[in-house]
Parts: sequence; C-alpha cells; structure tokens
Amino acid sequence: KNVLQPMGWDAFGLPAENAAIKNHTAPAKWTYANIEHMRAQLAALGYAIDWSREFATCRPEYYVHEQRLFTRLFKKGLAYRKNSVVNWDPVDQTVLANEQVIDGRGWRTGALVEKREIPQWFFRITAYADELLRGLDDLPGWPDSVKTMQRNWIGRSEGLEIQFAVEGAAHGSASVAQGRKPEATAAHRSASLAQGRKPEANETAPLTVFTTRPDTLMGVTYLAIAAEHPLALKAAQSKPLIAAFIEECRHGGTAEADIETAEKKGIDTGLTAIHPVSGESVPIWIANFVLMGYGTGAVMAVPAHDQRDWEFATKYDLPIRMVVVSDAMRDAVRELGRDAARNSDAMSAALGESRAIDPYESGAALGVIEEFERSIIEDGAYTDYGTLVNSGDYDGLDFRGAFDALAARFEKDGSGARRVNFRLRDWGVSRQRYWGCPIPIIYCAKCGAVAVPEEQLPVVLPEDVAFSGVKSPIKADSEWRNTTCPDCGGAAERETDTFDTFMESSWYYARYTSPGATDMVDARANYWLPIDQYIGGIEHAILHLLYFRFFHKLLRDQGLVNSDEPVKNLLCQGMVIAETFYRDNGDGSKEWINPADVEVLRDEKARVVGASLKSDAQPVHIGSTEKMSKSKNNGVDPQSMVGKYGADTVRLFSMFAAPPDQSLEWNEAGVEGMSRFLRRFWREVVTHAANPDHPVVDVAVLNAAQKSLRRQVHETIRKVSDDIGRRYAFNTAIAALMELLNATARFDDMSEQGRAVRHEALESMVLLLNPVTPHISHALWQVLGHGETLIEDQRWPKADPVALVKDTLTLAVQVDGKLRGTIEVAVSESTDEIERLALAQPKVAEFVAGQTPRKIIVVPGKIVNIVL
RNA sequence: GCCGAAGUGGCGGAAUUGGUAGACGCAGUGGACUCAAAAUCCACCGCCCUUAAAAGCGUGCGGGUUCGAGUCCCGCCUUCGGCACCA
Repeated sequence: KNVLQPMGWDAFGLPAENAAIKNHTAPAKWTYANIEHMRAQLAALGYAIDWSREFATCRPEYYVHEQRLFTRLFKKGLAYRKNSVVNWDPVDQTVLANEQVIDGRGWRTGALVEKREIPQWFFRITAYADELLRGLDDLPGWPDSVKTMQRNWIGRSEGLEIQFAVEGAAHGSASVAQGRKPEATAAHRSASLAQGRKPEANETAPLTVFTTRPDTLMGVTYLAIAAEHPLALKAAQSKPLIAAFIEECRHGGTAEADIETAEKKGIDTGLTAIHPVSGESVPIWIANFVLMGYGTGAVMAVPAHDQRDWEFATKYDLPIRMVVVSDAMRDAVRELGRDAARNSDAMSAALGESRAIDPYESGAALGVIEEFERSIIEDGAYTDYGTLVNSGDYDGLDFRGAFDALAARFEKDGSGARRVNFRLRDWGVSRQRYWGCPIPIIYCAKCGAVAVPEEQLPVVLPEDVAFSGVKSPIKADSEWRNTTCPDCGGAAERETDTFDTFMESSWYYARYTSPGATDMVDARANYWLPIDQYIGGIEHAILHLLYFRFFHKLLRDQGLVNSDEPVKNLLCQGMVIAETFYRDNGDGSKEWINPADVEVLRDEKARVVGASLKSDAQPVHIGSTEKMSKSKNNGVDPQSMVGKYGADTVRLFSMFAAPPDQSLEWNEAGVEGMSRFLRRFWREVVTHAANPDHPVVDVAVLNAAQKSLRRQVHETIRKVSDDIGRRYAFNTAIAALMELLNATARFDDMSEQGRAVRHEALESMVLLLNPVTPHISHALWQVLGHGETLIEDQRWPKADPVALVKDTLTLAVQVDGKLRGTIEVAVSESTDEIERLALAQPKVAEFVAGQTPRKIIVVPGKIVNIVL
C-alpha cells in the first residue's frame, strides 16, 4: 500500500499533433468506434502513437460508469444544463481554448474571436465549495502553496446582498454631485446624507448587488452591470449606442486574464437606481469588467475605496466620495479635534464615543481630512479598512460595526441579506467533440432533457461517421442522433456533446484499485484509498486537483468509497520548460516548430540573437519559454539520450538536475558527468570484488582513517534516507553518494579491515542508488557476491549510531560577524574553553588586536562570534 | 490584472531550524599517462587588486531587523505556473 502515480492522461484524447484530423483533411469516412480503431487509423496515416500508457476510462467499456454516475447526479440536481459563454472561432466555427485566444502565444487574437452562448452541462461543484475549502485544513501532506491556491480559487467571501430600486426615468444633473473636487464633495455632503427615502413602486425589478465592503455603501456613486445583464439588454433595445457597446463586449476572450487586463470601458444606461440608505439617485453603467457569471452580475461602485471603480470613475468623470478614513488619519484628527475643542468638544467626543462626527467642524482637522480626500481623488482609492465618515448614522463605525448595522437594517426591511459568496464556478463538463464519452441525455420536445435509463447504458459512439467540414460529425449523423424519448416514446434527439477528459482523470486512481469491478470501483477501493503519495505537475494545482477532490466526494456520496479525500500526500513537480519557436501562417495562426529542428544563433557573449530552421536555414520566431506541451511543440524526447547512455544514466541525470518541485529548463549538458560517475562506480565495485573474500568490519580494531570512511558511509545512509524519504531532494542524495564514491576511491587501504570497510561502503552505495539506477544496482549487487539474493528483496540500509559518533568539531570564529578563522574543539568542550581557544586563534587575535570584546556569542556546535 | 512560486559563479544547482555562501556535477585552464588520440588520474577554477599574500566586494534591485541575513520584514524588478475549453 504505497504509491500511485498518475499516468499521462494527455493521451486520452485525440492527439493534437494529428493535423489531418484537426484540419479535417482526414478520409471522408472515418471509423472510430473505439480507441483501438482510432489507433489503427492513425497508424495507417503514419502516426506512431503509443497507447500502452493510455488510461482506460476513455475506452467505451468504461463509458457506462461515467454515464451511470452522471444520470444519478442529474436526478439529484447535481448535474444541470445552462447556457454558457465560450470563445468562438467564427472562421472555423468551433469553440476555442483560451490558450488559443491570447495574442502572441496562441493562434487567434482579438477581432478573430467572439463570445458565443451555447448550452452546456455542468457539475454543481459549488454545492461542495465549503467542504472543499474546509477539507484543505485536514491535508497536512499537501504543499502549502497548493492549498493556498485552492483556497483563493474557491474564494469564500462574506458580504451583503443589497437591493437597489431602479428608476425608469433618465437621471438628471441634480441627482449626484458631478464635481470631484473636495469643495464640491463638501457642498454635496451638506445637501444630503439625509434619511433614506423609501423607493417608490418601480417599473423595473430591483437591482441586487453583492458587496464585501458594505462599510463603503455611502460612497456609492454609480452601479455597474455586466453587458449580458437583463437590464443592459433592455436598455439596448431603445439605444443603438448601448447595443453597439454590448456587441463590442462580445469580442475578446472569456478568460479571467483577458477581462482583468482589458481596458476598462463602460457606457451609461441612462437608468438610475435609488440608494437604499440616502435615497439619492445613482446612475447605472454597463462595464466590461463586470461578469454575469460572478455574483449577481451587478456591483455597487465605490471609487474612493476600490481601485478599479476609481479608474472607471476617473475615466468617465464620475464622482468620487470618501467615506472611510484610515485609523492613523482618525487618530490625527482626534488629536487636532482635542486641540480645537476648547468650547465645543463635539469632534473628540464624536470620535471617542462613536457618535456622528463632522471633521469639517474643526479648521485644522478639515485641512487634514481634505488633504486625505484630495489624495484619494488624485492618486487612487484608499482600499484598507478604517473609520466611517460622511456616512450619516454610520459615522465613526469601523468595518465590522458598519457591516453588522447595515445587515440588520436591510434584513429588517427585506432589501438585503448577509450572504456568503464563492468565487468558484460550477464545472462545465460538455465538450463539442466527436470522441470521448457521450453525455447520456435525450432531448424530447414534450419531456425536455431526459436521462437515458440505466438499463440502456452505455450510450456509445456510432461506428461510421462522415466528416462534414466544420462540425462534430456526430452532430450531423442523424441516424445516431435521432431516437425516441424514454419517457413518452415520442421522437427525440440525443445529446451530441461528450464529456471533458478531466472526468477520466478524476476517477482513474480509484479504478486502479478495482480492476474488473462491475461498478466504478468495488470494496477493494477502501483498502487502497486514500492514496498515500500522489505525484503530479504543479500546473494541476487547481483544476485537476480540485475536480479530483470533488469527484472523490461524489463517489463517497454514492457509497462507492468511504474516505473524504483522495490523496494524503502530494508532491508537485515543477515544469520542465523549453523555448518555443514558430512561424506565422498569415491567417492569424502559427506553426510551432520543435526545438530539436531549430538552430539557435548566438553572439560572442552567448546571448541568443536569432533562430533558424535546420532544414531550410530560414529564420523562425522565438516565442516565450514555456512548459513543454503538444500545442506548442516544444517537447523534447529523452529517447535519443536513453539510446546513447542507457536508461539508468538518463534517470540519474534527470534526478540530479534539480529538486523535483522546481521548474527546469531542459539542457542535456551534464549527462556526460552522470555517465562518468556510473562508470567509475562500476569499476570501483568490480575491482573490489575481484578479491573474493569479504571480511567483516570489527568496530573495535578500526584505525582513524577506517573509522572516518565508515562514519561517512553511515552519514550518507542517514542523509540519503532523509533526502529521499522526507525531503524529496533526490539531487542532494545523489551528490552525497558521489562524495562517498570519491572518498572510497581515495581510500587505498588494502588491509583486511580496510577491505571490510570498503565492502560496507560499496554495498551501501549499491542499495542507496537502487531506486534511481535499478539496472546497474541489480547487476552490481550480484557482482558483490550476492548471487543467490536479489537487490529488490533487500532492506533499506540503516545508519549505525556507533559509526556516527564524533570526537571533535570544527567551529567557525567570527569577529564582528565576519569569518576570521576556525578552531577544532572536543565535542564536550566547555564554553569558557571555546572562548579562550577562539581568542587564541592567530587570525582572530590579529583582528581583536588587544581590544576587550564587548560580547562573545558561542552557538554550540556551530559558531563563535566575537563582538568588539 | 489577480493567485502561487522562483531569482545564488560561465552553466545546473548546494547551504534542511538565522550561524564557515558556492557542496556535488558540467564547462574551462594547467599537468600526468600515451608515438598519438580516446579513456583515466592529479591540480586550479565567484569578482576585484596583485608576482604572491593580505585586505575588500559578493546570493535580482532599494531599504530594514539582528552579534550574525541567500534565509526574516517592507517596497520594487524579472522569469515561470494557474486563471475555469491545453489537460
């Protein structure tokens, strides 16, 4: 019960390098009844693809398990269908991956992409958001970085949902103070922070916003809604400019990165909302950075205390109203207020007792406050928590106080409520592909979406389909598509989307425990799960590792497994990265060229100045350095190295190159050294074994040199065990073994005990290297005289505490923190004697030069620092 | 833009809990062996000044804490991973 290692699930789907299929130039009739068929077809086309590592759940015989799970989730409401916005390639009429949309890195850019809403299937992962978040606290064997990323991704936030009544009439200039100067704001302030007036009966349903900063509510100067918001669409009906803006928002990627980095743009709807506390009218804008998918698709904008709102307000000349001051500012004003309050103590009393404050009552305080407000207006939002001002009844409260007071107020009149919101969105599992596991749904005009009954599962793909150019062939295959409704028996159509391959990577580990099971897994799963040690790339820190945890909980709730989490210990490897090279195809797409086919040109300082294709010597563009991937064609095949040096050398080399959690730019320089090390090791063992007797170490009679080598042997055993077993630091484990080999080679004692110590050293090294170089270790174990036993059956060596005992230590001696010499002291030496020896050290004495040290710091076993 | 990492010689990297920066390996330089080459072995190998020694400088940049900082704190820069359809 030990280690499960994920296999390359990239091999699940159709290989991206199969250009014939991607470009729809494959034979018109394509038989792909199952993966085996597809492999044969690809082989016939000359694509050598090794499917032996393929994970089996993409095979039709496993469809039934996923489909059965899906139909059960569908009936429980955990799987549902809704419209979702995707990146659409209008030229190829296909869904684009976000990767393909980003300018300079992918195939398509801005204008060539549009957003399109298509119906998609989702798994309700958000129903498990809280459990997925809390579960992270019970995963001590996971890296903190991954847990932090998952916490942030799930993004639990507490806030208020607040309703703003919408007015039909266009707002006039009188509604909100337009000026952004402090004087104007002050003037405005006197105009009204009056009692909230009740919204009148409205033509339009109230607009609900979610905010985590209700303390800034009185600073709201506009509302922003998503381009897809119903209110925006309604406004577009009568206003062509708004319709044009919404259309503009339909272009550009759907990726969060695109939205966050895009220029902030907006347009006034002409509609206004009524502030629920002040009763003021605030304009409603459409903004490209507000997403329909997040929260309610509408936000309250507080430019004084949110940087994005500030930028938007500055750009469109919307008012900025300060309603929170920093605690430092509050304290400063309090001081000034105290000074100025000989007669009227209102200011300090207010600040001290949380009553209404008016900083403008004190001339000195006014200056300070005005300065603060000016800095907000001119330099940017103040986004930290602080004390409320300009907020009527709420003046003087802090964040928590304002939150509670406003929550109570809105909950009382039903115009708002406390709410926990998650950033996490439901998992879209539909893919518009013609391979993979079909989604077992039938659409009936009368009954709607109906799950295929379990006894009719699995739904399999048709044997023969015809490519029709741009669409998934099964969508055009009316014979397969047309069916009857399982409920009413009427004419109906099958869902033609298939599942995302993240589905397979979410349960393969569980299936591995139960080969041949008739259900997804059987009782064997509970013996093996959770996995003790899982290893995977850091690029999966969020999506795969979250879906995978979610799926495990689904399996648990189906009664298939009895644990809460799939994996106890997680090691995330860094990426192997490599440079990318490409040529523009002239249609916005790029042809990616493998680094092996490229000649990199360098100047005399070894800086890269250009690159050309080896085959035609014509220049190619140099892209960014990225993780190796099929889509960027920047993978390197270690097979040529294996052919030249052997698998053990290549394994040793890749383990030695860097610690596993660090990313590494692949470079074959250095493999020669690994080969050299293994050859030396081989020679050392064979030379030693030429002498057939293997004397046993007698600790009592060892001389100093023998003791010293033996100590190094056992220190190495201890270090390698810790490096491999606890630290996953294979590179330093190998370095320690190299040092031990160097020491052993220098050790030329041919006496009986000399050979005994050498034998122990070499035998230990063979055992310690076995996990990394199993072939050579296996052979050398035999060479060392173990003809009858296998190294695979040996116990891992254990450090002998007797061998580790040391008599003396070397201490570094610093003068004023600078290293000036070292001293050799007995392990048990007293501090006083160490101080005396340190001061007596010639180099140290020179720097002390007769001065009396102010302080001598002795850190046992490490260092002495003499402070002058 | 946001979240998570990383930045140390010519190169990959080491320094595990704040305690001798550069282990180990590559590349390089000099030497031994050899008719010669390969292989192997020995020595040197951060920067600066220098015949040499000594001193000084040095872990992306700018500050700070500490007897002592690659390691901790504050502010930046650059690179990599993720940002929901690459998987």
